[in-house]
Amino acid sequence: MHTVDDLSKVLKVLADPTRLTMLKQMQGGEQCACSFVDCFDISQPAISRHLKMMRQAGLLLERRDKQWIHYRLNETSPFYSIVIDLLDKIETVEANCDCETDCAI
Amino acid sequence: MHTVDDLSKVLKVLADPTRLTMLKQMQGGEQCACSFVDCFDISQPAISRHLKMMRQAGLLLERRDKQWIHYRLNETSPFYSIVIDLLDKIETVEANCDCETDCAI
DNA sequence: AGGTTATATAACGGATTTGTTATACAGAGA
DNA sequence: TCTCTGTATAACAAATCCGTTATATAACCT
Repeated sequence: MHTVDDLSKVLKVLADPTRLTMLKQMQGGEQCACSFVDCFDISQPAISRHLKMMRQAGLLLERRDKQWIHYRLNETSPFYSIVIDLLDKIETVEANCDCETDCAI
Repeated sequence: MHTVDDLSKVLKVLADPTRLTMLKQMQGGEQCACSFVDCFDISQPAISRHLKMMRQAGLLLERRDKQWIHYRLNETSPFYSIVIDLLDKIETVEANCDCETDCAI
């Protein structure tokens, strides 16, 4: 159970095609930030800010490995089930974006 | 199943506390536009535009009765179940907003 | 017809969003 | 230490959002 204000804030975070796609990819498992940079036709700082927004909303957790940062869905977020329900309604997007770095996936 | 773009457009419509509250009230049944005007602390034109946005997204249907227009959730929208699922996650908001007109509810 | 009420549209302003480029910071490795 | 790579932040611009006030439209009623 959530308040209208809390829910609308989370929906604002979800209401963007780039972020939704990132989340959908993370549903398949942890993703290196660099793979998003390869994947989307926007700048690295833009990617970074999308990730920050989702992190600040509590939707993501991060794990640092050397210089790479891996992001994954935060299963303990009070909104986790909402996120999953929405992602499950999205057609699978074939990711034509292989990470071109040594981040070891 | 929806595309990322379609879903993000609908989420953008849902990602507003005023609109979410309106939808929650309509979940309890048809609502006269005038009741929203009574209910919220924003101007009548602002209400009208929120309703238009939801109507254009296909989330609402309207019924004219004399000079009053009654809005209800569009159960045939491809996003109806998504809307309901989200509304069900919202704490009930006690509406301190009785319609002060003769719209006969 | 003229007035009243309900709703919609137009025009505008301030805040927010989302991208950009430039720059800073952090870790790896020669 | 110096350089390279990956990521974050700052500063800015264009577009969008969401409110306002003023005005138009539609239906009702005398």
